[in-house]
Amino acid sequence: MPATDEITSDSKDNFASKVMIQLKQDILIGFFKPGEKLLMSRLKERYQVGISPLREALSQLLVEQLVVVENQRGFKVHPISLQEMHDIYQSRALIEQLCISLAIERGDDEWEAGILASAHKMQKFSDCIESHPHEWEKRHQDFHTAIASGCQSPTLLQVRRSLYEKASRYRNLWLNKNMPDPKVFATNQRQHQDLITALLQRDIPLAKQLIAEHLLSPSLLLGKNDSLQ
Amino acid sequence: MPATDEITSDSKDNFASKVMIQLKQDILIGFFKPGEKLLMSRLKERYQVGISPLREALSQLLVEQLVVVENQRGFKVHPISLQEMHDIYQSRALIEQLCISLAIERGDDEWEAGILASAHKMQKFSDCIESHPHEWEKRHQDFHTAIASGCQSPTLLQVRRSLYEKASRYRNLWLNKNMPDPKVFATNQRQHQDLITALLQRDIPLAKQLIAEHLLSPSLLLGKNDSLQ
DNA sequence: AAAGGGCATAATGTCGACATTATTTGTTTT
DNA sequence: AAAACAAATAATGTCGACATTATGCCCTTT
Repeated sequence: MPATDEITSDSKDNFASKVMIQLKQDILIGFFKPGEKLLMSRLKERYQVGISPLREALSQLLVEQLVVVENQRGFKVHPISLQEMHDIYQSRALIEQLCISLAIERGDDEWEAGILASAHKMQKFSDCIESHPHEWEKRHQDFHTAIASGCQSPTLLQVRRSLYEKASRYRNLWLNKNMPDPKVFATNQRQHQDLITALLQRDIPLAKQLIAEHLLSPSLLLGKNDSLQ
Repeated sequence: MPATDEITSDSKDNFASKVMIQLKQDILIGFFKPGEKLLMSRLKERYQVGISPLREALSQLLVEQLVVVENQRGFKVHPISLQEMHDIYQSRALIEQLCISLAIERGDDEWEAGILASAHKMQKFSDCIESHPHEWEKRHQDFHTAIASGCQSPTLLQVRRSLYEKASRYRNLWLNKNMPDPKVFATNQRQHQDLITALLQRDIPLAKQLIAEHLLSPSLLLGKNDSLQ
């Protein structure tokens, strides 16, 4: 019975799966720029695999709308637009409101405990944001995932994950210069604390309002926030 | 300048795209049963293509969770379960409520006109349900899509489409014997009319209640409908 | 000199073949 | 006779190569 390597859990998967994860990351962090043509020769060299796994990985990212395909002209990185960013952020806020509402209705003691545990791990890491931004990003994500997971709906959680990934692309490309700002960081910490309070009090309207403000604040570079009760 | 074949619009796409559509249909209608192993040799023979386009198509359906892949053991049709059916139907109802709420807030005259037009085309086809069930299904779908499209959110509409497809699988597999029932059909027609009235009156709470009842009625074979305000 | 057409280059899309891995069948041993 | 091991069969995953199609360059023509 093999004991180790349960962390990565992909040492036995096929090439397409591994390449898909790497390629997705490269697109999300902006190594491949929006609209950029994805040459097969370049991808082959970068990921050290043949054409077949590459095309399978690209086919998967096609469904996730991270790449686009033109008739007989190969693959390109999905272009970005202010319009799409607003739509994604708005939709993400609505889905997150949905998950949180359901979580408040369905969440049990374990759900509450998970929120407090992940919040603690996030807050203990507050001082290391600038030194390890990637790890802090993970703990922040884990905190919000702990909240949303209380909805107990795999379908909604998968939609939520997909929207998170697309939004993170815009965050990395356009608005990742506001994280080291201590002003907005203090605001974020306060938002987290208020959210936890609202959750434990099972105050659905307040929690919905708080999560919407929290998620949409980075995208308020340009206005246009309407209709989220 | 080529004039024709804009109807299918896929006569020039690559094989993987065409095979994906056909294979998706075959899974949704139940030609390939849930959990069934998808032999490459059989797929090659059925769709008359090589392995490469097949694997690309399967990779796409993997993301849409219509097939699953086991380590080095090939592809299988995604299994079904009562639990997943409830989750999909519940999530679909919530997403549809979201789209309709936004549509009522954002919809203009053209939105209203589109609803009435598609409703008319659906009702004129009421007598032909048993003779052309497929065409009636399309008009029914067009009617609801006309309503939801008023939300003007490509992201939400895509989520909605994905959930519709998954739900249609369960409808085809488990509960497609209640359509010719005249009793439930009359109820459906009444539900449509009430929904249109609520939409034109911009009554969001009523519209949300009506659409939830309409979408969840087929899945009420077993209870468990909670929390849709 | 600019525009259009034709040729050369390059990239994509697809297939067949090979190596690896799982499954089944048959044999042997207890 | 049942279980376990081994060989044979079959299916998957990957790569290289070929045909098709797009792109860029150069030459010709007005």
